[in-house]
Order: sequence, then structure tokens, then C-alpha cells
Amino acid sequence: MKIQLQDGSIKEIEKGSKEAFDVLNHSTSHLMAEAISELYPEAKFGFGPSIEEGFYYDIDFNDQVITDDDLAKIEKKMHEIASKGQKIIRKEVSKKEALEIFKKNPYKVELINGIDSQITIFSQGEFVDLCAGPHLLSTEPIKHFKLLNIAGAYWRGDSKNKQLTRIYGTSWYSDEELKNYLQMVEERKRRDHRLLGKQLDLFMISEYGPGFPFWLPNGMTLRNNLIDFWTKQHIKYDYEFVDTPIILSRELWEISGHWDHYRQNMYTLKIDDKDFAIKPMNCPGGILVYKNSIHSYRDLPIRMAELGHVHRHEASGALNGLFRVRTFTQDDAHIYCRRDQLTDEIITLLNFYEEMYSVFGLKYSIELSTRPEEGYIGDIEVWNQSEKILEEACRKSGHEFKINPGDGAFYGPKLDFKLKDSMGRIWQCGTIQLDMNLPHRFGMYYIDENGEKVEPIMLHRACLGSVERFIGILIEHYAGAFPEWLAPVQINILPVNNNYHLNYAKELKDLFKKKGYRATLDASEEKLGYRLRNSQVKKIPLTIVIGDNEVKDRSVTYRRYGQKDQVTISLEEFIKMVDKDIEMKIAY
RNA sequence: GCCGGCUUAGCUCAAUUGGCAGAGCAACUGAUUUGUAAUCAGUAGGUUGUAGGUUCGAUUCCUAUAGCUGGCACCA
Repeated sequence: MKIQLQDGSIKEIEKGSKEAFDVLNHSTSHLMAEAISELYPEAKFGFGPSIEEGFYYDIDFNDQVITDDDLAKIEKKMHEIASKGQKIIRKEVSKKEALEIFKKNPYKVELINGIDSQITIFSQGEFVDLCAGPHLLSTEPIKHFKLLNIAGAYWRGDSKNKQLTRIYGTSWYSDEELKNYLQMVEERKRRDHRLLGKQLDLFMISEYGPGFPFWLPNGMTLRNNLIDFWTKQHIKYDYEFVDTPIILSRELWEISGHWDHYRQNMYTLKIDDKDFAIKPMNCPGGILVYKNSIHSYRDLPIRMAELGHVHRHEASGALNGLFRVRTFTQDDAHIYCRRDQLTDEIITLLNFYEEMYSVFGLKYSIELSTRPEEGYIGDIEVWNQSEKILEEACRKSGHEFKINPGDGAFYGPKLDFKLKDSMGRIWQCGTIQLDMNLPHRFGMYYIDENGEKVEPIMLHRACLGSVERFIGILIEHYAGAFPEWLAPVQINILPVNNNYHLNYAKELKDLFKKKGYRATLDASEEKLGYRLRNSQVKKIPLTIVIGDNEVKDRSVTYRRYGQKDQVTISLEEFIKMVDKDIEMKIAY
């Protein structure tokens, strides 16, 4: 298929490509704008790009509120216009001409005034838009689209500016693709950790504590198992563990710089007329531990891990289930090392993270965030060197990464590990940060081979990031059907008949308990089908049915979650299988 | 925090134009003793988020407020 570029050239592209999707969606956003300008002549348009899964357009409706009914109306108009199959015409204009065309639209005027290069406009019928393309040759292929939702969005992404109405939509080349996409959106909703968290009694959030999650017994089991694994991994990688106080005095936060920079996001309180703060981060406490004794160059690297319970005052509108909360547990660690140990430490960390995430089958991407344009501390030479070290560590250990320019912390560059939730939203989980600030501020040192005091290099790192967020991602990743090693209940035992089979069932439950399995026995006076269904609804990995045959042979008939077939094996084999599943952390 | 939307039984949702708050599931009680995704019958369950207002009368309309939610901004 053919598309037209900004310079007027025609390019042949493949219909299934990402580029083709983008062009279609961009042209659909123009079609939507055309429909809107017919229905609401006063509407002024801002940005209207294609995005990952569709498109949006930001529109100033002069304070008129747009509802779902309006969306339906706009969609109808779009179909009407598209059926005419208008040509999409590109034209080059001068700045003066452009300003004349868009004189009624302050947003486009602002954009035009910011353009130094060639200005192009694309038009279809009566509708003209300032645009760099690329576009379809006509509106003819635009048939299979849907407007999805309405949102508010600040002009140019700045909360100081006016908020426009953003309409999101998605557009595809065939009805089948559109249907598939909408079906996938539904599936994502079914996997939403907030929904599953409720269904499976994992956690709750009370209106008495917005953003402060409660862990219910099932969720706590899951969490404890995760943390148990986490602890073992850290022991394997030679970490020590500490725990530092949740409340510390204002002076400490002044030294660390948090009191000045981030007080708005900190919960503060007075104790005996003195200012204190609830920790939003663990580093200052960790540093006090480091400073509690004198360290020799021989002691380094020191790797100190802490499951730190932090509180941050997040904006009310930012709260989102377990993904964005006001209190969470960071699987934090601080590594203090010499300069010559740094690269190896980072490579080890990269491998460590790889090992952790792969246990869950989670895909991730790495971003290297570099020095911010402004507000950074320390000298550029050290920054450049540090960035190079992070880069080199990725290269040496064979990890691909993307550079995220200017997004580093003010105190140093970092590697961020991003995981996707079921909605396709990206969440930062792991991080490795090089800190060129705190060791100095806190006057940290170790004694080198000449007996001199030397400042150590400090790495902040979190692998899961937030235990809460990570579990949220796990819930969605597994759609609530956890592998045995994590599942709140691993085995559900169903006796066919309580008069004849209950004894063996109880014997099994006792045995499983001794083995450390989490097993339940459902001896309620319900039909087997009913109890089996309950077992599936609760997403219990293994459901075993005990009847005459099993009692006679001392065997077990089991069925895995989500599978229809039943397998009968000896009790010994069953135990061997469960042990292996748990040990190997197998997910079915 | 900002722009929209939502809030009815433990859960999922109904309730005509403003006119007696209702169902399924879960719970409880009883019967049923069950071989792979819902046995039957009954009982109980509510200050319709909260506080005001309009009205003879409010789940329904208005105002405020809290929480949730789709985005935006924010995320050290």
C-alpha cells in the first residue's frame, strides 16, 4: 500500500507493518477532527498523533462537556465522511499563509510560530490540519475504528496550561483486527489485579486509607513466599540484611537533601516539639548503618539489603491499585564499593535481575537514564564516566538497553528495568542507581591501603522495586492462577463421598501439612461438580479427587487448574511431582 | 492536584417520567451423600457512600464532600 510523506513523496509500505498501523491511525485522528469540526464548529484542535494502540486528538470544546453519547455521534459522522472516500491532499505553505489559515486556533498558531522548517498542511474536503504526515492517500481505507474514551489532558503536557478534552480511539485495516483488539482489551480487564485481588481475597484497600493496601491472608501467603525466595537469592549473592526505622528526624532528611527537595511528598510529624519524617526512602537509614563502623578497603563491596517500608504522599489521582500506592515495601539494597569494583558489581546485578525475572517468565526492557540538563550535581567528567560504566556493564553482560536522555536522578545516572502490566502499561520495577551525592553529603569513607580516607561509591538498587507493585504485576501476568510455589492454596482435596472417603482425604491433608504444602479439604455436602467448580474458580493449582479407587490403591487423581484431563498416580509419585514443581518453581 | 465518569445487600448488578428498594451468587438453616465447572427448598441480609437542599414524596433532581475509576500532570 502507498502512503504520502511530508516531503510529498509516495512510499510503498507493507500493510501489516507498524508504520502502516501508525499512518492509518494518524489519518483516522484527522478524520475524527473533520467530523468534530462539522459537529462542533467552535472546536479548536491541539495535537492529534497516532500512539502505540491507536490515536488521540486533544480538542478545546470551549468548556463544553463531551459525553459517551457525543462519542457515538462523532463516530457515526466519521463513518459518514469516510464513506465518501475523500482524497487527503498535502500542501506546502509559508509561515504567513499557515498563520492565516489557522488564525482562529491559538494552539496551531503557537505551533506554527515554533516551526522553523518546512510547514505542510494536509486537507480532506473542507478540513485542513497543520501536520507533518505521513498520511494515507485518501480516507477510503478508514473503516474499522472505534472511539474508546474521553480524558482530560493539559495543552503541551504542562499542568500550568489549559486542560483540553482528549478523545482516544483505535483504527484497523479489517473488522477482524478491530474485533481482536477489542477482545484483547476485555481480556486485560479480566486480568486486572484489582479485580482478581478482590476475587481471590489477596488484598483490600479501605476508604479509610486511600493508597494504603491491606494484605489479606491469601495475599500474605503469596507475599511471604515471594519474600522467602527473594531472601534466598540475596543470600546466594552475598548480601547482608538490615532494617532501619520508619521515622527519623528532620536533621537527617536535611543532610540527605530530601527535606528541601521532596518534603511535599513526605509525611511529617512532631515528636516532643521536634520535626520528624516518615521515610520516603531507605538510603539515609542505610547510610547510618554503614557509618556505624569503620570500613577497610578489604571489606568492600558491602551489600546491604533492606525490605524497607516507605511512605510517600502520592497525588490522589495517581493512586492505582497496588501499582501506585502511598505505602509500599522496597526490596532495597545499597552497595558500597571501590571504583575498581564497580563494573563487576553492576554486571553481577544485571545477571541477578535476569535470574529473578526469568523465574516468573517476565519480559523486561532496560533504560539507561542519563544526566539531566539542569539541576544535576557533581562534575560532568564523573557523570560521563558513570554513564559509560553502566553502558559497558550492559554490553559486557549482553543486555540490550535504550538510552533515556536526561532522565537520570539529580545525583547520578541509572538503569531502569521496566515491566509491562496486562494493560500494556509500563511500570518501572527494578533500578540500579549510581549515587554521586550521598556519600559526600554524609561524609562516608573507607580506609584504603595507604591508611587514607576514601569516599566509597554507592549503588542504590531495587530488583522487584516495590513488593506491592511487583505482586500486582504477577497477579496480572498469571491472571491469578499462580504457580504452586506462590499459590495461597496449592492443593484442594475433594472426597467423593464423606462417608467412605473422608478418612483417606484427612490422612492426605495431614501428610501434606507435614510436607509443608498448603492444602485444603472440601468436605462440604455438595456435589463433586460443585466443589470442583469452586476449586477452579479459586484457581487452585491442583485439585485432587478421592473416591473408592484412590482409597483402595492409595493413589491420587489430580487435575491441574485450567486443564480438563485427570491423572491418577500413586501417592508417592504425586508427592514427588509437587516437590519438583515447588522446587523448580514450575508454572503450568 | 486537574478534566470526565461511577458509588444501591458481602460480591455482580436491576429498579419505567420523581411514586411500596429487587434479583443472581455468596452466607445461614434443612433435605440430599454425590466420580470431575453450579442439587433442591427455605431464612436472613439495606440509613441506596456521607451531609445538606428542592418536593406531598428522592436510589432518581440540585449543592457540597469522600472514595473509586479512565486519562493528564506527578512518580525523588
